[in-house]
Amino acid sequence: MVIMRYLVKAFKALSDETRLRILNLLLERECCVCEVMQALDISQTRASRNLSALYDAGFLKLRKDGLWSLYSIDREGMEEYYFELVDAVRKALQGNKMVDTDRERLKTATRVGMGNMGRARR
Amino acid sequence: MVIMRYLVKAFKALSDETRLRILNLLLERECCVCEVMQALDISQTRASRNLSALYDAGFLKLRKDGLWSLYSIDREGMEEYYFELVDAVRKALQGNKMVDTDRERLKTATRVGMGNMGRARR
DNA sequence: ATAATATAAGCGGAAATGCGCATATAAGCA
DNA sequence: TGCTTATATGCGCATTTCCGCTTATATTAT
Repeated sequence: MVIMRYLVKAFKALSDETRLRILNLLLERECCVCEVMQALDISQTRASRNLSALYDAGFLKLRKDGLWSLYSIDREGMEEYYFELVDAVRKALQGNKMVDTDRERLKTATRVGMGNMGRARR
Repeated sequence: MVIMRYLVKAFKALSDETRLRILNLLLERECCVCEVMQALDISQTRASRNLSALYDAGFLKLRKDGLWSLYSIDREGMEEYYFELVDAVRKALQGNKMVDTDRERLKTATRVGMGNMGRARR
């Protein structure tokens, strides 16, 4: 049995194209924020925020490694019914053009940053 | 394979407490709008709008009978992965206090209207 | 120490959502 | 015909969501 609030939160987390694309990437493997931004070709803010949203909803786990935040699907910690949702997403999106492109770009993504955004003050 | 837009729309439809409660009712049986408003104790506008949203997203079918609009889960017409989503909702919510109450109130709901809202002009 | 880098978070604005109020529409009944 | 009832919808407003811009934080290297 699940608190209604959490169920709604889970669906809200999945009701966004960016986050579904991110979930698709993480079905492939663990990713850091900068890999996600490269693979989806989106801004750092957008990648970080949407990863956080999936994390807050309980889909992801986070592992820190030096400067990197490594996100992955929290297969152990997830509620049981989350599996079914993630699996429904996986099935629904397989063969989808956009997410295939995302996976392709993930292969060539690097862990070194993209240069000069978020530059320090002073 | 599913168009991303439709998948997002499906999740958006499920990311609302009212609509999850409605879906739970319809897992029990076909309902008209006035039964939904009685069972959930919500306004006519709210019941109608949220039923429409679930219908637009492809979860429900609609049958007209006289004055009544009878909504039910479109088990035949639904995309395959919709089943998994609906079933995940069913499993997640079983035992939930609120939706049990909704089902109880549905038993005593009547098809005659609630009186005097939506009164005609003049 | 300073500098560079990866990520997170505050702020603000544009867009989307949820819903009440009123009204429109449509079906059945007197 | 007009009246009642069940449902749908236009409008407006409050709230939420999304995201870019900027800045803060944390870690590593020099």
